[in-house]
Amino acid sequence: MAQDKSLHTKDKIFNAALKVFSEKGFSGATTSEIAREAGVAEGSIFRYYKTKKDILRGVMLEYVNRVEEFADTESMKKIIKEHKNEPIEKILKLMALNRYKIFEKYYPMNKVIFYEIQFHEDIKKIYCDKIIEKESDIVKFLFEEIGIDKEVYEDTRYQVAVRIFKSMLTGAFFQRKNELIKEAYIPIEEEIDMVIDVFFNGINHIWRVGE
Amino acid sequence: MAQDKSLHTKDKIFNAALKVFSEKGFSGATTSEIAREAGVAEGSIFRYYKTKKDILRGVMLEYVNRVEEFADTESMKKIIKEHKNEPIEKILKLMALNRYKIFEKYYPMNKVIFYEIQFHEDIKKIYCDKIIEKESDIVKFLFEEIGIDKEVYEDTRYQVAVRIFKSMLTGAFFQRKNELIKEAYIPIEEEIDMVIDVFFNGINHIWRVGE
Amino acid sequence: MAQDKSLHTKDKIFNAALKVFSEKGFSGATTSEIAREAGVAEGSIFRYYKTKKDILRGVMLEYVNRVEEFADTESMKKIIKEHKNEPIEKILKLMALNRYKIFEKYYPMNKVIFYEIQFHEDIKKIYCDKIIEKESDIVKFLFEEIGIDKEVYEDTRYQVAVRIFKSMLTGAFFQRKNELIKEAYIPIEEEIDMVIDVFFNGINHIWRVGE
Amino acid sequence: MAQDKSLHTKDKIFNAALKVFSEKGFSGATTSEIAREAGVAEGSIFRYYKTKKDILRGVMLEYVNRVEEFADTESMKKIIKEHKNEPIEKILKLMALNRYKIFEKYYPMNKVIFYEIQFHEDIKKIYCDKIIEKESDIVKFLFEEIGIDKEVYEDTRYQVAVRIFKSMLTGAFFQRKNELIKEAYIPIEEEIDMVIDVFFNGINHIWRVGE
DNA sequence: GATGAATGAGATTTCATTCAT
DNA sequence: GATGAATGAAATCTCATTCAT
Repeated sequence: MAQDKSLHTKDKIFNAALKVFSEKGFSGATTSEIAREAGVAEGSIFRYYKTKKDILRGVMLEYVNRVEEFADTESMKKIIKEHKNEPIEKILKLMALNRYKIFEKYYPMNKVIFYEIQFHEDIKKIYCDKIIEKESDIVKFLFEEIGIDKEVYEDTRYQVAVRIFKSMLTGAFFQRKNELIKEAYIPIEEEIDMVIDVFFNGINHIWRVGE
Repeated sequence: MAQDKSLHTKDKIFNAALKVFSEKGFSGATTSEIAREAGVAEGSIFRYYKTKKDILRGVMLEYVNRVEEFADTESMKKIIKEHKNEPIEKILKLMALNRYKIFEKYYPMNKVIFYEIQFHEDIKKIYCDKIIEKESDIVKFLFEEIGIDKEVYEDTRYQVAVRIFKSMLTGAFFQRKNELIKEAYIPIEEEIDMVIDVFFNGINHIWRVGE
Repeated sequence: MAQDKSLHTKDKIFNAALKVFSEKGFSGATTSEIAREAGVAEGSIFRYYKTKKDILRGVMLEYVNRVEEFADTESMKKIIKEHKNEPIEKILKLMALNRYKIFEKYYPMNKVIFYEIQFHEDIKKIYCDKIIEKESDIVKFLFEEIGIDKEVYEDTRYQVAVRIFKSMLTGAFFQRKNELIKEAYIPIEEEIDMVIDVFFNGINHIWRVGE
Repeated sequence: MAQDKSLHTKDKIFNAALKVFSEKGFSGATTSEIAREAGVAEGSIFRYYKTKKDILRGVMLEYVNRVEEFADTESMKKIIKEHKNEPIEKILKLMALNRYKIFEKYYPMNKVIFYEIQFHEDIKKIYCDKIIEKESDIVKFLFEEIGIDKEVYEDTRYQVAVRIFKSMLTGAFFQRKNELIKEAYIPIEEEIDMVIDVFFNGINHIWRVGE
């Protein structure tokens, strides 16, 4: 029982489930452990969620809501406006750092979604429909803002670039939180600096090649 | 029952477990499904593996063996020697393609390990002890072969570069096999080309900066 | 299902387990039979006892409690006080009869403990630590009360005498309940009379020898 | 595998089963452990014994044979003849010691029979039919030889005396082998001396009373 | 709303027995 | 005769879900 007394029962259950799911995986989690963690009776879970699977769906829906809330372009636009005279790399780095903070804040949720998508078609569908598209939008917006001209590259290569960019950040973020990095630990700001430098210069180089 | 009659029972169980683990996750898999998939009696599983968890350990050990077999520097050296007069990017691409083929061949195993290390400390320990070190060695060897001078960069940045490189490839490989890429599908050779171009030029650029 | 509806589930399981253990032995008993006998679902057993072996430990603990409750010297002292002017044999017989009644009342428990200490080191340890000492105390108290002078005999012979006394009663009690006595059946009171006569006169005789 | 290579397979199995039964009880023993202990394949057990239960029956039958072989009156008569001029107690003690040696030699068998009689009606029947009667005969013979006059006592009391005598020795023997005696350990000869003294003098006293 | 005891279906595991070699 | 892999029925145990209080 590690829950704030003032929270509503459903929230206590949700938070506890998120914690247990992220530590044990969905199938490895038990409703009894979730109840214990939430500090509520096991039976109470089923007042708010029809089944255990339903809690996972709840997590997914919450994730979608959170993404809608925090992944919109507002904070990005703000960053861009505040730094419009600085180099593009600088802006990219600030944005990546912002993403990392959000990633970290919602890490258990990110981890659960990331893992369970593999095994639940319905969850995967929601993810693909709602999240991937949204993520694409934001990166697209980002690229546009920093002035990468659409005519310079064909659509496919652009999307591949987006994938590469996402891989690099996702990889850096997960490795850090996974405790898989045992050596060469550097502050996240420095790692982001380096990732963006590699990506930005690499991308710039290959796109300039065709000039 | 989807198993070759000529296989030994333990192999049938291993293959079936791998398939089911990769489709359902370790906790989501049942020994009864594994047995059905293997075409053996459920009891037979426990002749070869003391517990269900033991099968997972078996997968990990097999992975370690496979990595020792395929991840050694021989095939890499061969590639390098056969292409020594070609540009470095070309060599990197050939090697990455080779890695992808191996990744694809052992995809279920890769997937199972990749996900389950999150939840099993003992599995994670083996992974860290045996695999990460080995992977580091090979990438290190690779970097040395292509003549990146050790004095140019500090050790930490080098290791971060390795992490970036791994993230890029791992990300590209998993996204492809995960069926998360719905659009902008391009042949793996092209994707690798692009990833390596970005990485190689990006890295080259930032390391030349200090010159 | 042979259980009183008003009993708490744990007691129903305990009683049923005791019955089945005493009829089949611990290893020969199945949790499904215990559940059937208790009139509860098999799963309910594991709410109250982590494992089947735990039920046996529960029986042992209950035995220890019961012994603490009934094997104290109070009832013995009461018997002695109420009959202080009667011959010692008379007192011994009354006490032995009292022991038999308790033995009979808790026969299944006695039987289970008696047999299972052979096979379970942990159970045996509890038995040795808690019961044997207590039994020694009570017999010692008894001997002292009836005025057997400590100086007359050495400590070792005294303890052997205690063992002999216990063997005689235990043997008589178990043979009776085991249905191994097919002939020469006599009421327990008469058998106790004879056992005590043999023991008392025999002991008296050998201890007088040294006078 | 603790078996003499020269033994026939059936004997190896028998000996191993005896050992495992006596350590774990019949139900707690597994055929796989018996096979391992015997140094034979598990399947071989079922060439010689139709079922696991059949091994237990084999143990019982062997016990019966052994008792017929060793519990006959010949060795007793020999003892009596060789010591006919010594006191009766002396003869009784020699005989009890002889019984103890045999008890000890066949301890595992004794233990198995003693325990399993409780749980197997068929085994119990054989025991009652073959062993108890035989034991009665031998004690009867013994009593007659030492000149206890049949007319002195009624038949029932005589049989009860036999039961008492058996209890005393069985109790002493089992306590010793069970490792339940932690203190007041004395050599078996001394314990037998004391047991016989108590019994003999006790019995003598109560039977002389009626004179 | 909240509880937690009870359930029972199903998961893991054991093991006596069979049988092809 | 001997082997030991394979079996499958049954044992132990787990856990999501229900329901009376």
